[in-house]
Parts: sequence; C-alpha cells; structure tokens
Amino acid sequence: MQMADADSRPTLADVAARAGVSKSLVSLVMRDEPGAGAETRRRVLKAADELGYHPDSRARLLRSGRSRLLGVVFGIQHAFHVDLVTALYTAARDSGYELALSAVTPDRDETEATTGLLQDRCEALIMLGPQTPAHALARLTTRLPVVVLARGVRGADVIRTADADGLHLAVDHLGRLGHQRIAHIDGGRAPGAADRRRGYREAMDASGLSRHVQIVAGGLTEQAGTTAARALLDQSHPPTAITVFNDRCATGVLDVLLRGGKRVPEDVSVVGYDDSHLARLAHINLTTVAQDVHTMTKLAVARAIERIEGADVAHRTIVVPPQLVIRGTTGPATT
Amino acid sequence: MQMADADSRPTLADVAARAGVSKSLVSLVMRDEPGAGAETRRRVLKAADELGYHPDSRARLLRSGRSRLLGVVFGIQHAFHVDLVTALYTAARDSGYELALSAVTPDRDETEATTGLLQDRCEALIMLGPQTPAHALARLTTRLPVVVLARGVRGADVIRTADADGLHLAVDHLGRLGHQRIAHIDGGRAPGAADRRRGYREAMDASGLSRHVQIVAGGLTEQAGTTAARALLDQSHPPTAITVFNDRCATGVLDVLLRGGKRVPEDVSVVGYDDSHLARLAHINLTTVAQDVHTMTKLAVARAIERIEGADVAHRTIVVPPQLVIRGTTGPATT
DNA sequence: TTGAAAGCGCTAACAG
DNA sequence: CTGTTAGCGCTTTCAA
Repeated sequence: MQMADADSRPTLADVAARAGVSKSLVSLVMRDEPGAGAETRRRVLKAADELGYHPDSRARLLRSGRSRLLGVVFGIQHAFHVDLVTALYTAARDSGYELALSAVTPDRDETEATTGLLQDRCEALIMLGPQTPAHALARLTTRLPVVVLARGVRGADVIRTADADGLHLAVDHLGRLGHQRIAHIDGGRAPGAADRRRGYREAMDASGLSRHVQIVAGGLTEQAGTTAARALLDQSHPPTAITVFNDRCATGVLDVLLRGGKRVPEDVSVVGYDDSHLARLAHINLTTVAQDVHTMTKLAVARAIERIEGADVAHRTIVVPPQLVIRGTTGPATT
Repeated sequence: MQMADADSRPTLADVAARAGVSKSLVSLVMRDEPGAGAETRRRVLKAADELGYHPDSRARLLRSGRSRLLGVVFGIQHAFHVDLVTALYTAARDSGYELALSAVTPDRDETEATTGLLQDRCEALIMLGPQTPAHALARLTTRLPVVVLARGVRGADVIRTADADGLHLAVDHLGRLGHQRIAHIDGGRAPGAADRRRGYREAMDASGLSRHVQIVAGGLTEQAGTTAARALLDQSHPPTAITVFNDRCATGVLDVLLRGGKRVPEDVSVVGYDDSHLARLAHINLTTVAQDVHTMTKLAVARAIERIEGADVAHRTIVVPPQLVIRGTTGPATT
C-alpha cells in the first residue's frame, strides 16, 4: 500500500505527478487555500495520502519568508515552566502559530537553547524565567522580538505576576489567622525573588509586624528549603508561619517540619508560590500563591505576535495579579 | 554596534559581502570545514559576529538534504519523560544530532505532536511511552525510523525496561522484609502496565504467596492511586505492602495511607516505579524501581542513528534491567 | 585557497 | 480554475 521509500520522503512534485496536476495546485490544496476545483482537490488529497506526503516545513518557510514559529526557552525541570509550556501550546495554536521548544537542562544552558531557536528562524522568542543577563537579552532583542515571562527585566517585553502582591496575599492570610512570627524563605537571585522579598517586607510592615520580619536565604529546590527550614527551627522562638519562594522549595520545608515532629498546619503554617502541580498533589496539598498561567501565556503570545507584525513601540511590562489558593498547610495560630 | 534589522536577519551573502569573500568561503568557515585560509577564516568570523549572523537551519538542511534532527514525542506532564528528555539531549549531542521536542499535553495529542515533527523533516522519531496504536506506529515506520522508548510494541525498534523483573525486585524485597499480603495497584492499559502486572504475579507465585495475590485497578495519576488505596484499606485484611504502577500513582497511595492514620513504613510499605524526581523528593522519599535512564537514552539515540545510516535489519527490542532503590517507604512487616 | 553556478522543495506572482 | 516561472538561503559541485 505505501510506496514511500523510508530514505527519500515524497515531495510536492511526486504528489503532483501522481494526481496528474501541477505543483501549484497541490500547493494550494495542501494549504487549504481557495482556487482548486472540488474534484482536483479530492484527487490531490488522495494522492498525498497514498504517498504519505507531509509538506516540508523548511522549504515552505524558506520560500514564504515566514516560519510562524514561536521559540520557547524553558527549564524542563521546573514544574511551573511545564505548566506554562502546556498553556503556551494552546495559546499559540489559537493564534495560528507553532511552538518550537528548546529546553534548558543541567547539561544544556540557555545560550545553547537560544542559539538553536535562532537557527530555526523562529519569529519571536518567549523565554521563561531566563537567567541570561539583561545586556545579553537586550542584544537578542535587536535581532527578534523577545517576550520574557516570569522575570522582570528592562529592555524587553515582560509578562509577569505582581509578585509583591502575591506575598501581600500570603502574609495577610496568615495575619488573619493570628500569626505574628511569619518568616520568609527567599529565592536568592532567582527571577521574582527580589519582588517577593519586598512584598513580604511591605506586608509585614503594613500589618504592624515589622519587628517579626525574618528573611532566610533559600533557593529554588527542595534542598534549599530543607536547609533554610532547619535554620529557622533551630531558633529559640521559631516562626509559627513560613512563606516560601516557590512550591518546590516549600516541599523541602514541609519535609523538615514533619520529620522534626511539627504538625502542619497546627504547629507551623506554610505558604508556597506558583500553584504548580506539585502543590496540588494530594499528599502535599500546599496553600500557595497561584500565578495566572492562562492569562500570562495568552498575553505572551499576543505580545509576541504584535511585535512580529511590526508594532514598534517601547518595551512594555504587563503585570498580572496573583491569587491565593488556600489548601491544607495553613491554619490558625495556636501560640 | 549592531546593524541588524530586526525584520530581516542577515544572510550568508551579507556576511560574504562584509568580509569581502564569496559565499562558499563563508559556508565553509561557518561549518568549520577545512579549505579556508586562517586570515580569511578570521575575517569571516568577525563579520558574522558583527552582523549577529546565525545560519538558517532550514535552508541548510533543504540544500544538504539532511536535518541531523531527532524528533522526540513526550508527555510534558510525565515526570519520567522529563527525565528521559533531559538525558536524550546529552545523548543526541554526543552523537552530533539535535533534538526537536514535541510535547503531548491535555490539549495536544500524539498525532498532532508527531505531524509537526514529520514536517520538520526529522530523520528519526523517538517516542516516549506512546499511546498510538501499533498499526499506526507500523505505518509511521515505513516513513522514517521510529524508536519507541518505555513501551513494548511489535513493528518498531523498542528500548524498554525489563518491567516484569522490576516487580520481581520489588516483591522479593518486600518478601525478605517478611511481608505476605502484598498487593499491586496497576496501570491499566498504560505502557508497561501489563508487564508489571505479570511480573508481580510471577514473583508472588515464586515466593509461594500465590494466595495473597491482589491486583487493584489504578492508573498513572495521584487520583488513580487515591482511589485504589481506599479500596485496599476498606478490606477486612488490608495488605501490609503495596507495589504501585508508577511513582506518581504511589504518591496518591501514600496520601491516603497517611490521612487514614497508617504509618509508612511501620504499618504499610509502599514501592513505586520509575525513580522519577518525584520519588527523590525528601518529603516523599519513595522506595522505587529505577529505570536506567542513561542507558536507555544512549541506546535509543544509537539505534535511531543506525537506522538513519541505513541499517536495514529487523526491528529489535532491547531490554534494560531495572534496579531497586530502597528509600524510606519500605520496612519490616510487623503483622 | 577561492569563486561561480546549480538546485534542494516549496510558494507567490503572473499568465492562460 | 489551472500551469509556468522565479527564487527563498544555503551547500555542493566544478572550475580557476
């Protein structure tokens, strides 16, 4: 039934020959453009199917000068990035674009991930929480539209969550539950960390809890959470509530608490950040600050396309409000 | 400094003009091929850098007829797939190939993911635990080399773990700890589920525990684990140990146990499968059957390349031995 | 060591 | 509605 040689895939010309029409007709039919008769259309599609023909996207793009490709640089190990990519696929398709994924792994850095996308002639880049220094990002921007997600930088379009507000939500929630000794485990130099730190401080001040402000160095991983939590528990007056940079780090904190015989939330409340699928695991059931993935990805794709289509205004930062998701790791202060 | 117009990226011709040489020379230099003088090479590289030139991979492959691209179809939500992709990047690069990722999401099925890759003219496909029916996979195979990872099928090259052996390891480990009522929560029709079920049964038989065999319908998610675990606990003689289809499902089981007041491993032992990063979370610390990701991915890439280079032998299945990773969720039977 | 010319598979612009 | 032609950016002959 299938005649295709595994080595040389069928071309448009092969289909045209088999259907007994010109290449142009086949081209039209394959792209679902008007301008071909119903009968012709049928014959072409039949021939294409029999040959197992798939249009060569490279040649197609080379000729049309466009790729309709949005490059996405993301950390495949980051639960939150995975959520973003999932939503980006949908947003891109809704806008008639494809996604080209390029993952950052422990063995593959951002530069490498970006270079690949550039060679694929993506029309814009969407970078998730990039670590690339601002000046390098700015340089990239002169080559093609760059939309940065989940990190604030100058010199590029940015879509990010109002991270400071996120910590306001967390602290206020804990405050209403009667907590006073509320600590923050931060994310160091990670994207968003500075804002969350600031939000924490502001919210504590606003609640009249300035003298209870305590910020401990954390990070993005369970490991970082573990270390920070130990430091907190070793104190004479450990906090009754902890806000943590992200969900992953928060699971490390939970682990230390539970192993140390502390009950959550009876003895200590914990709030994470991201509402990544980690937080939703029944076993973890983490109260957390949700970023609005749906909105952020839609905005990111829309912004990228505006740029592609020539909008030549100043770079803009769009800030999306976060939302508190109350689950099982926060409860009334008992001390 | 940068002259590049954001709209039209510099071409090889631009670089040639700027360096004052022919396109051929630039082509050679960019590919690091011999045949250009040291001084010329320097001038070309300088011009390319100043222009911010990146070779157009589409045009390049269109002309050379090769893409050196391995397409990867994977479930971005699957922790284990993420581990495989990470390792595949390394394996591919070591062999001089690039990866083209195409994710399966709740909103993007395998067919869609595969079609995209075909249009990108990948030279081979590596599919992680594909759900595509065998006949469709066989059809694909007539178009290009297909290597299937983590699922047994006829009609394609397969790299998979000896899943039955994996459950032997798990059951034997539990047996040595004195457990008798060892249950299995399965993965339904998921890739590997049948083998794991069979391995469980065989191992129970081999340990003289045939009359304790109990298989409960599970699945791939926490949710499935939750439901299955409840069913098990509702019995008059609940099992003292449970082997679970995968790590993710096992976390659901753990949750039900802990909420039901059961201590792990004192009251019930649990063994997962995959050793995905989920299992390694300190908070979960799951005893699990590890698949040898490093070996599997190296073999997958190697096999794909053999095919690309023309090896035209019968499809082969390579089975990689699993390994038991003992962590904190298994302990001596106390009943 | 270098350059000129042809053409990969496709789409766009035009002609019939 | 259908066919012809040119050329996207690159690599690959082949000739100088």
